[in-house]
Amino acid sequence: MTEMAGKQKARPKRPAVICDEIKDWIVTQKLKPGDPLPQEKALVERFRASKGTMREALRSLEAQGLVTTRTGPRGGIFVSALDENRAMELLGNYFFFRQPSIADIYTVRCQLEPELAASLVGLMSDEDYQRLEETMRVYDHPAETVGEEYRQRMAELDFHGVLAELCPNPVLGFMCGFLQSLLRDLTVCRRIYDRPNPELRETGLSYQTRLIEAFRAGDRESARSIMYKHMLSAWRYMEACEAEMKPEFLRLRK
Amino acid sequence: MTEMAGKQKARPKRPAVICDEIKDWIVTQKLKPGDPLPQEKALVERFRASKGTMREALRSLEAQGLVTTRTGPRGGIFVSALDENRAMELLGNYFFFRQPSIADIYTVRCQLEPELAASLVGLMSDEDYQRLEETMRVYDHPAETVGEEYRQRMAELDFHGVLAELCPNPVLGFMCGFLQSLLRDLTVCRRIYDRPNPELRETGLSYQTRLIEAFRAGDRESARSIMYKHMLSAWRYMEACEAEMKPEFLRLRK
DNA sequence: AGATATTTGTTCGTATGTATT
DNA sequence: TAATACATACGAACAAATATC
Repeated sequence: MTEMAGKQKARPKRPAVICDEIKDWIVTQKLKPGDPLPQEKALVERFRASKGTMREALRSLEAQGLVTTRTGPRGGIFVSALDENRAMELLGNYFFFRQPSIADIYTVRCQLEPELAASLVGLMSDEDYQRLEETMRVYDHPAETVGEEYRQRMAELDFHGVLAELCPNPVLGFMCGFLQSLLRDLTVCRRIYDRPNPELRETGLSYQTRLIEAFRAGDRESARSIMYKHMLSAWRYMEACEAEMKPEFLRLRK
Repeated sequence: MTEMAGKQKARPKRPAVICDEIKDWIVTQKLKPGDPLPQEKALVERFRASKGTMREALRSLEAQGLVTTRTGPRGGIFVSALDENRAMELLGNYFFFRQPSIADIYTVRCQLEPELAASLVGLMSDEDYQRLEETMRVYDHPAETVGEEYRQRMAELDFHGVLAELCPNPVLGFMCGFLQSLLRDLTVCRRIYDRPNPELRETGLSYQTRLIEAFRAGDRESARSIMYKHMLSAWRYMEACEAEMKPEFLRLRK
């Protein structure tokens, strides 16, 4: 922006500039999560800014998940690794005003979830299987109330969430996890998830059972193909629900 | 956290709380990008916070790309849509301490780029073709200097960047664009991109030429398959370079 | 072009909250 | 419990930017 090195006037530094300088400092000093930054007072001196300006800069960094602060003795400002949930929240803001369609999301899921399944073959521990089976127990029976219906849908997503968490590829794992968070948040989906979806539940359960068998058998190509069909089937079902609901929705508004 | 509804003391509100309340405000009022928020002074009154605290909250929102501010008459605070570059920067922070490998990135690219190519068939205008061809001119000849070498690699990524930008699926487009930004930033890749890569350039160019032909022919399956092979080939080449460089790197350190 | 009004941006002194010892 | 060390919050004064007349 307005860089112009070699100023005499020492124009007040803006928080955004300080923010970038601290980022650079973290990079060049190779600081790692948990490492302390100089204290607020010291930073104020180092960057020749006032306390208020410095605090605004630190808040920016905090919002981005790059630092955390603690009060009290041995407190201060610490480098921090942006955690997965926060990263998904931040990225979620990008799609807030760009509401993707069910097709947009499932197009990508159809590509990524099969690869996710394949990446897990041979890596699953007994404990991992237990987690999956526990999640599946939430929806191994028809729901009796609307609330349970919704909780079942969330648990179905959790199943994929567990897989994403176990994925050895951080990029793939993050993206799969993020697609789930998109599905959770989309209002279209929320409306769909609130209604009885007996077919979705039964077919989903069957795919997931077969997927676990493929994992246990160490059959990578099966795992991939089962997951692909699972995604295709869920996609079709979600779009059918959406089409069914649209007229209802229009009726309400007329 | 420390929620405890129904306080008497009116404990000073923390910026994070104010930040969330403003977010809720934007959602419930259905504000859209460009819509004004109350002015700083009004917000200070509404939230019973001091100016400094309010500014910290606003900085947080600004860092997340949710608001922008302008000084002067008719200035103020405005709702804003998180733009794509900023979203990639924010997400990039997540991978800063989790450096994915070339394999991690290309595993995902192999799934998404072919789908990206397929999604564009039938949607490309003459102007779009021109943009692609212009980009390709940067590397349609051997590089003569190290700097040109690097610029060629960047232009090759730009080619995919143009495709991502044109993608009608915002999720797919964003993810493909982000994978490129990861490749640009990874230090491993930077080292690879700095050296002469005659083979990468020639085969890449040939794939991209054929891809454009497939676009022009409206042949979706060809486009998908060419892109897949393009990705596989680039992946193999990048990993070969990495393997070649590692010993060098080790030599330097001994 | 210049003056002015409006709005955000920056500073500093002081007081408070909080966690460690 | 008290002392200490750190971040957090407040408010008033001042500076900079910019739209409008």
